[in-house]
Amino acid sequence: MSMKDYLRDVVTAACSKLGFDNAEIYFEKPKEEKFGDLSTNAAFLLAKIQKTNPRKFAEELVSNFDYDKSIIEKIEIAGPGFINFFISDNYYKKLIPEILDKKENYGRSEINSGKSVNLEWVSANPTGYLHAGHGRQLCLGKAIANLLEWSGYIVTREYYYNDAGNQMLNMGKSIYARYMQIFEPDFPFPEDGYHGEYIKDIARKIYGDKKDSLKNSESMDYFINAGEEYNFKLIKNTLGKMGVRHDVFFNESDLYKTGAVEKTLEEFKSKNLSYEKDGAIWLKMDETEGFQKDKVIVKSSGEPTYRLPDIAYHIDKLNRGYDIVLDIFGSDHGDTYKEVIYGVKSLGYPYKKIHVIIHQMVTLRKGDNVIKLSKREGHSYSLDDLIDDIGADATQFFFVMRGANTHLDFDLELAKEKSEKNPVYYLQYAFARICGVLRNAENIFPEYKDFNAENINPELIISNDEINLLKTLSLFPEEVENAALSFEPHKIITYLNEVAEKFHKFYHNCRIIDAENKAQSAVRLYICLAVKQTLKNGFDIIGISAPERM
RNA sequence: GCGCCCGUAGCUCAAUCGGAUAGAGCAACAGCCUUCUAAGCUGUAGGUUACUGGUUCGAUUCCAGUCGGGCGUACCA
Repeated sequence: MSMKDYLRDVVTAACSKLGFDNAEIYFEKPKEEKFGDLSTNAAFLLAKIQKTNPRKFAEELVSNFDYDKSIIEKIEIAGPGFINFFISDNYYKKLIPEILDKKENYGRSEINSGKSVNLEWVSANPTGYLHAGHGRQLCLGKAIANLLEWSGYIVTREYYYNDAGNQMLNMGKSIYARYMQIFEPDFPFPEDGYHGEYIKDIARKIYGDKKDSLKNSESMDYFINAGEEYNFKLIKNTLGKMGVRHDVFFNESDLYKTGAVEKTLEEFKSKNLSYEKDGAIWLKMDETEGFQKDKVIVKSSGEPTYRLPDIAYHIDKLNRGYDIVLDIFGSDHGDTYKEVIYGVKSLGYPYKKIHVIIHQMVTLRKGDNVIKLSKREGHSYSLDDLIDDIGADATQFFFVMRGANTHLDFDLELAKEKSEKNPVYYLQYAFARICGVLRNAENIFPEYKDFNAENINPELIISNDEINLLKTLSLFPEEVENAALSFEPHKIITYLNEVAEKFHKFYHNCRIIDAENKAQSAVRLYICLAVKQTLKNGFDIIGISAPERM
C-alpha cells in the first residue's frame, strides 16, 4: 500500500466522521521541503461546501485523524488551510530491500493489468525511407508502448500501411521514369514524382535484375512492388536500430480483400449517413461537433478516399477486442483523425476506446541552421543518418524529453556533444558512476555482495542526502502510473533527472566506500544498488541504454 | 477567413483535477579534483508566465477577447 493510499484512508475516515462521505480529496508533493512530504487540499474542498473558513476546518479534520505515529512523524496546518504530512524517515529506510527484491519490476503497476491496448504508430507508407522527422513519432511510440506495459497493459504494437494507393502509384511511376531514363535520358519524370536518389537506386537494381525487359511497360506493378520491398527493408532496418519491433504490419489492402471497406460503406448508406453528389459519395458531417463541411469518402472515380478504409480499419481494431485503441499522429493529421473517429462514432461503435496522441512538428537544426525535411524533394536527412550521427540513445532521449504537444527544437550539435552540455549524459553518467563504485567495492570488500536486508542497519542512514535520495526513489511507482495515464514518457525523464541529481549530491557529500567503517559502507552500497535499479528501470521505459562505463 | 495546437528566465523546456515563494538544463559570473568517474558538486544572477479582462479563498493552469508562431482547411495520405 502506498503512502498516498494510506493517508487517503486516514483523511477519508476523518471526513466521514464529520459527515462528508464521498469527498474527492487528493494529495500532492509540496514543492518545498518545509511543507512536508505530502499535502492535501481536503480542507479547501469541504470548507467550500460548508462555506466555512478552510483553516478552521483543517484544524477540525486533523483532530479527527487516526494514524500510525511511527510512520507519520507530524501533521501541520499551514497557509490558508493546507494539511501537510511529514513522513517518518523509518518509512523510507524500509524501501531499499523492497526495491532490491522487486528488481526489474520495481515501478511496475497493476492499474491496467488484464487490459489490452493496440498502439499504432510510425505507419509511414513504403514510398521511401524514414526521415529524421519520423523519429519523434518512432521514439515517442516506443517509449509509450513500454510505459503502457509498465502500467499493466498487454500491448500490441502495430504498423499500418497502404501499398495500393496514389502515393505508391506515384512512387512506381517515379521508379519507372528513372528506369526508362537509363535508356532514354530525356524520358519525362512525373510532375509530383519522388526525386530522391533512392528512387534511382531502385531503378538501377531493377535494371540489374531485368535488364531492358520492362521497357515501355504498361503496368506499374513491378516497379511498385520493387519499391515497396526496397523501402520496407530500409524502414525495418531503421526500426530495428532503434529497437522497435511491431507485432502486426497491417496492410490497408486487406480491408478490401475481407470486404471490410465495402461493409463500412454499406453501413453508412443504410443508416442514411452518406449521400451521392457530383458522382462522389459524401459523408454527412455534424456541424455541432465542429465540422464545417461534408467529406468525400468515395471519389467520382470509384476509389475511396483514405477516410473510408481508415474508418474501417479502426472498426477492425475495435472488433479485435482491445480495451484501448491508441494512435499516434503528427499535428499535420490533427484534423483528419477527428473525422475518422466521427465516422466510427456515427456507426455506433465504441469510439471512446480510441485515443489519439498528437505530437507537434520537429525543427531540426545544426546550431543556427534549420534542416529541411521534405521527402518528395529528395535530399532529406534520413533517420538512419541521424542515428548514425548522434547515436541511438541520444536520438531516443531527445525525441522523448519534451511533451508531445509542444514544438520540438532538436539541436544536432547539442545532441552530438559528448560533454556535460548534453542532457542524456547527466542520467547515464549517474548510472555509470554507480557501476564504477560497485566495481571498486568488489576489490575493497567483496563481501558486500552477500549482504541482505538483515545485515543492514538502517539506523546508519542519517544524512539528509541519503533520506532525500530514498524519498525520490520511493516516488518511482507513482511517477510511472502518472506518466502512463497521460501517455507522457517525458515525465519519466523529468523524474529520472531528479533521481540523478539527488544521487550526485549524495555521492559528493557521502563517502561510500570506507574500509574503516564497513557497516556504513554496506548501507551506502545498498543505497547505490537501489538507485542503480531504479535508474535502469527508468531507462528501460524511455528506451535508452544503461552504460556501465563512460 | 475558419479549425486545432502552442506562447513560461538570454536559449531549450518542466510545473502531478486550479494550490503555498513558478522550477531544471544550457549560456553568464564566482568557487570545488594528492580521497569511490569533475560527463560531477556548491553559490550568484536571471520572470509583470505574450497582452487585456472574467470566474474565486487562490489562475501558468479554466473562460472570453487581442497579438504572435506552427499545422490543417483536397474527389492526397
